[in-house]
Amino acid sequence: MRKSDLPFGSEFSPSQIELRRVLELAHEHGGDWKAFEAAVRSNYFENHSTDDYSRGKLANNTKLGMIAYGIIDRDASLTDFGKELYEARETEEVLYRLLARHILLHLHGLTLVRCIQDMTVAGEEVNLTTLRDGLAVRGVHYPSGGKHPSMMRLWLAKAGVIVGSRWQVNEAKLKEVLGSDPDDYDLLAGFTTEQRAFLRALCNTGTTTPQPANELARLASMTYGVKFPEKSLPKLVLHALVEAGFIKAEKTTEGRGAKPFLVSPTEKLVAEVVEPLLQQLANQSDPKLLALLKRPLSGILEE
DNA sequence: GATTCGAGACAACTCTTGGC
DNA sequence: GCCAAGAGTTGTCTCGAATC
Repeated sequence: MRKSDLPFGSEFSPSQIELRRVLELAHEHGGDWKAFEAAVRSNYFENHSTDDYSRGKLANNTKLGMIAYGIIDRDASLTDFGKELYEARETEEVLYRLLARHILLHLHGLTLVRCIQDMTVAGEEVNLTTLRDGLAVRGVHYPSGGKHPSMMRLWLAKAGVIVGSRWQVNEAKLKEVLGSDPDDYDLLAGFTTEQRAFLRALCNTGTTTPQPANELARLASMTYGVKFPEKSLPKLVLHALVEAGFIKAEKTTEGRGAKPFLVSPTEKLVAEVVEPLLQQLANQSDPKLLALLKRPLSGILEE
């Protein structure tokens, strides 16, 4: 079963818990997840008209939601981001803005917002069912029947990014929360999965000298599981990236030639994609994958 | 006022992992 | 291999807003 790309948020919604309070509980019980769960249960679920197991499960789900949102670790200790939230807990406006920004930049929130806007412009109905398809097209998966976007929506609404009781985006608030124009972060959104994976692989090599396009495609396949066309890499991947100004692609033969293009990153790619990308990878990727990505290209290819 | 439908809340299930 | 606990997903019920 494919894991959800959106964070699990059951029992971690502003209508069920108070962010400030759970931050304080994590601060108090960090390192002892059982004590943290017990405290959450005591604060929010002890009087629920259900059995003992379910009360514990609800508290457990709150903890899982906070882990999924990057606020606490497995042992309920506040993460660096959680500590940042904790420090801001006295001012609700700042607290919710920080969380919204985190959701947008690190938890596919911006993809969700863009999806909502695109569907709205296209005159499509926006609900959990249609969103699931819309996000799937953008490479973001969540399970059928899942309420993951709803929980995100509730938190984004707290920061004013989503307004009203439905799926309506406040563009001005979105820019305010991000601190700049969201299009700056949306640079990769217009590319195909293959093009994005190719760019990421190029960024991950950490070198600016020209590299064979076929080897980069191979690296991208290994790290992101994307399949590239064997005979039309330039046409389907490279040309669009060259046109966007993100890469330089040099033909290595005269005429039709059979040798791969040599590809190097442009300054635009380094400035506008590499840094935000590395920031996202640092927050999202499996440590093993990060370790792999940090290794030299040659070493990975040799395996 | 009745009905419908979507979202949220709650509960339970399956799968994975680790200890013995 | 078995069992328990943890992690994550899925199913169902309730509530409220929208519509007729």
